[in-house]
Amino acid sequence: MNVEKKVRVRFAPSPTGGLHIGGVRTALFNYLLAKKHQGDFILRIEDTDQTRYVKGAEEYIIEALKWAGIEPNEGVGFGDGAYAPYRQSERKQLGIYQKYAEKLIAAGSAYYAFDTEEELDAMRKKLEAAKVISPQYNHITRMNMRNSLTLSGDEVKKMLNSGTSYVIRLKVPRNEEIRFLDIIRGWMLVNSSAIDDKVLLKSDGMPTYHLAHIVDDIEMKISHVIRGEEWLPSAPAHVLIYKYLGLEKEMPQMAHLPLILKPDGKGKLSKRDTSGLPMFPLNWHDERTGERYIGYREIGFFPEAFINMLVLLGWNPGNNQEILSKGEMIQMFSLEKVHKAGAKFDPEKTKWFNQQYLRKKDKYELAKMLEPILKENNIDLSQEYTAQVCELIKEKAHFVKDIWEMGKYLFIEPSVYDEKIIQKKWTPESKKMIEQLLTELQNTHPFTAENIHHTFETFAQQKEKIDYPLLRVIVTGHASGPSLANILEILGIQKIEQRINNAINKLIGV
RNA sequence: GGCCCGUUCGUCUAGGGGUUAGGACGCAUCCCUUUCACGGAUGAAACACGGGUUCGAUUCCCGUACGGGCUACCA
Repeated sequence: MNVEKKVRVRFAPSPTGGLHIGGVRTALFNYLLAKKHQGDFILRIEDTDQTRYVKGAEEYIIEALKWAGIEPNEGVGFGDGAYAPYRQSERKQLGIYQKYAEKLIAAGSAYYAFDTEEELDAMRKKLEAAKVISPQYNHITRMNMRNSLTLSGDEVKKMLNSGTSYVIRLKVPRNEEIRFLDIIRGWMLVNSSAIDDKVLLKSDGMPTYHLAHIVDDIEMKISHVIRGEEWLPSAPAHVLIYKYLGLEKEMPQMAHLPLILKPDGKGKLSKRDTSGLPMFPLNWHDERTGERYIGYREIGFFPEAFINMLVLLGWNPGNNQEILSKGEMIQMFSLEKVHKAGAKFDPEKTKWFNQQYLRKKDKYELAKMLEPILKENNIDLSQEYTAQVCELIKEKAHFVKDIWEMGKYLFIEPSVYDEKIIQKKWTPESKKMIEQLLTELQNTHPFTAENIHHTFETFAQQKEKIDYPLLRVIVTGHASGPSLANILEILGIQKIEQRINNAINKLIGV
C-alpha cells in the first residue's frame, strides 16, 4: 500500500432512477473513509447508457446526498475540482475513453468487433444448443465471429473507413490466473477463462462501465474503489484492463461491500420492496413510468438517524455503541471492519434509531419541526405551549408527526370519547364527582402538575374516590396517555373547564 | 447450468483454538406508573451440516447444504 497516496474516493451512480438506500450506504462508506483520512470525496455521474437515462435522477442524487449530510467536496453539483468534467457523457465528448480504448488496441489487448445483434444472438443460441456450459464471447468463440482478430487487416480498415458499426472488446487471455486484493474479502483468485471479452467501447462511441470507471479512476487519482458486491465478478476483468494499460501500480485498492438484503424473503433490496419503510432517501417520482416512491425525509426521519441506521448495515465500530454521531463514525470507521455477509434490512430497528434521536432533541427544536403540521391543521398556539406538548409526548414517539397524532387532544378538544371507558364508568353520579373536582382544580394555585396531584389526593381523601380513567377520557377523549396531572397543567384551567362542561353536556343523555 | 461471494439468537452484530458465546432491535414476564409509553430488572433465543487438523474446535482446512451476486453494446 502506498501510504503517500492521498485518499480520494468517489461515489459514481448512474442517473437511471432515484438513488436507493443501498446506494446511499455506498456513498456513506466512501464519505467516511475520505473524511477519516482528510481525503477527497467525489461525485461522478456515470451516464454512459443513454437508453436508460432518467430525467431528474441526477438532481435527486445530489439532493439526497445533501440531505443525508454526506456531501462530496468535488464533482457534479458540488463544485468542479481539478479533474472536471465529472459527467461521463461530457468526458466522452473529450475523447478520453476512445484514447484509452485505442491504446489497448495498439497494444494488442483489445480488438474491433463488427458482429450484429443477430449474429451475437445466433452465436449464443448455437452454443446453448451445443450444451456449452457458459456461452459467451471469449477466447474460443471470438475466432468464429467477425472481428479484427479473424478478418484481414485490409478488411478491417475498409469496414472502419466505411463507417461500419463496431465495438471494442477486451482480449481476455486463456487460462491465466488473476489475483487481486480486496480490503474486505482478502485475496481473490480467478481464472481468466471464466471471463468474457467485455465490450469496452460501445457502437455509439460511449464507453461501457468497465472502461469508463477505470479511465476516470486513473485520471481522477482515485485511491480506493468502494462499491457493491455486485461488482465482484467483473473485478478480475478490471484488473486485467489496468494491467494492459500499464497502470497496475496506479490501480486503486478495492473494497466490495456486502449487499443489503430484503427483510423478509430473499434477494437484494429492491426499490419496490414494501416491508413498511421506504427504499429511497427522498420522495422519488419517475416521470417516465409514473412510479412514485416515498422517502425517509418525507416520512419524518432525521438524516442523522438515517445514516446511523445505514452505517450499521454491514459495519460496526467494534464495540457495543450503536448511536453514533457523524464525527464518531468518521473517527471509528475502517474498511477492515466491514462485514462480508449481506445484511437483511430491519424496518423495526430502523424506526428505533429515529426514536433515539427524537428523544435527544430539545423541546423547542421539536416544536419548530411540528409547526408545519400544526399549520396544516389550522392550529395557532404559542410556541411555548407546543414545546410543552413536545416535551410531554416525545418519549412515546418515533417521529415528529407522532407527537401530533399522539398528542392531538392537547391541540384540539376531543369530540369523541373512548367508548369502552364511558360505557363502563359513566354514571349520573360521575357528573357530580367531576364537577366537584373541577371546583377544586379552579382553586389550585399555581396550576402546576405537582399541585394538581396534591388536589387530587386531598379530594380523594376528603370527598370521594376519583375515577381517573373517566376523568382522562372526559378531558382527552382517550383511555391512555401521559400523566394526567401533566396534561392538565399544559391545558390550563380554562380549557379544562370548557372540556369538562362540553363533555358532560354530550354525555348526559347517554 | 457455469463462475464468484457468503453462513454466530427471528433480525443487526461482538468474539475467536479452551468463554456461563456478549450487546442491540423485536418478543415475554415483573417492577415503577391511577392508564399507555419511558425507565429498571429478568427471561426465551444462535455458532448450518459432515469430515479432517488438534489434547481441545463455534473459531483453522476440505467437502456438503443453504443463501446471495454475476452471467448484456446496463450500471
